[in-house]
Amino acid sequence: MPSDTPGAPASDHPNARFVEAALDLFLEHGYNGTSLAMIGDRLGVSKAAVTYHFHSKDELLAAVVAPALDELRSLLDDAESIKREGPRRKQALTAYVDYLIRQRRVAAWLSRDVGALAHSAVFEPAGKLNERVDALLIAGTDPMVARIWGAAVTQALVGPILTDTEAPDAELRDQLIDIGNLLIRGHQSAQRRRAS
Amino acid sequence: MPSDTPGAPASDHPNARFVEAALDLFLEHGYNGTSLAMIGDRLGVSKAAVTYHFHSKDELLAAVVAPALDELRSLLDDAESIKREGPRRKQALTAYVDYLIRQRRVAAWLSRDVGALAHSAVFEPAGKLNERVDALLIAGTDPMVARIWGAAVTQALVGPILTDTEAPDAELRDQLIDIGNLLIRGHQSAQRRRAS
DNA sequence: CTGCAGCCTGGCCGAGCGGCCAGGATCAGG
DNA sequence: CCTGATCCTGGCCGCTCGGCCAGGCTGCAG
Repeated sequence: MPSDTPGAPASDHPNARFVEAALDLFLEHGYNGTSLAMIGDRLGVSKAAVTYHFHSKDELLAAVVAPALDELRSLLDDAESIKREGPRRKQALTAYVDYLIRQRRVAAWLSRDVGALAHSAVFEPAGKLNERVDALLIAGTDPMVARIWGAAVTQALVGPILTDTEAPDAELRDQLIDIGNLLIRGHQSAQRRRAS
Repeated sequence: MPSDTPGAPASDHPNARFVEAALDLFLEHGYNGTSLAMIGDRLGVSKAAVTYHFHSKDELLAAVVAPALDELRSLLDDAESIKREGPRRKQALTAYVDYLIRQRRVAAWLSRDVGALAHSAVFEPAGKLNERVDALLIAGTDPMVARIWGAAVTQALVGPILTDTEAPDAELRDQLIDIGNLLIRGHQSAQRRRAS
């Protein structure tokens, strides 16, 4: 029997190479387009070696996703504990951008693979977390307008992190925070415009 | 033998229901996560009925995508023929937003299904077209910054069209044009800030 | 040396896939 | 009535998939 209870979310060290290889392939071919054999091939091992460390493909999916979701969750917990709206939003934006950059590949993949999102109960939490991000960044009275701008800001932040893999983190961070602030302020004035 | 040369891109009328059903399922499960049998089931016909109208799954994919790509292409041709930069960008934005709303489901699906994009040569054109959109909306001297803002604006426009299916088209259109203009102006000032 | 985990292999299974085919049902035109 | 075109069915094929198993190899503990 394996050592580190391979049913668990697979924290980090032992199976990291499998998680890494899987993420590479998920990014390129999508979850449904990636077979366990492909993952094994990339590491020079057999398909069975993959199912040894992760009892099922769903479990591997969870292991790839879990660290990023955990990080996002704690980030949101922190930000939501701030009482005043201004600082809370500011903190949420910078922390979210930092999170996106640190978890670049996972975040970019999750936002572009319908197949993965439809597949497993692992991704209900992802939906909940996205709603919390929206609520922190886009506070509005008109729910429809808020939803539109919420989707716009989250997508605008996620979009660039994949296309420009060679962009240095610091530069990307500055631009993303600019973009986020711009859209947040834009939503506020759109709302004001609508109220009148 | 079928009537309308089912190898062709399948313009509109005859096989529209297949294309429609396929798009529904692609949106929900992704291209790789959708089988021909699922498409047939949704229409109450057999899997073989699908392969009768479209010789292969790739061909069905092309039929789903072709109308949207054609429309985008002609839209871009029109916009690119405008000489002065200001009106050209303005025209490109409004036409692109109108296109996104008219082709809501296809556009939203294409931007979220890596599996489909990786699958076929049909999607090389999609990449080219996206570059042309970027070039029209985001003209910049610094290529890296331009790429970041280009990805941001296209994703920001595509993002909301799926999440809010019940939002009335006119309202959505106004908000998206706001968002687009905001990001275009934002990129210009970011560029100015950087040049100094 | 022996025993025993840990890691991995090759091979097998049932299921589902895309694709193909022969043939049945329906209908319009001669 | 016959014929050909159109649309569709049930069934088959070869393949790949995720998952499982028995067993082999390595290295460490007794």
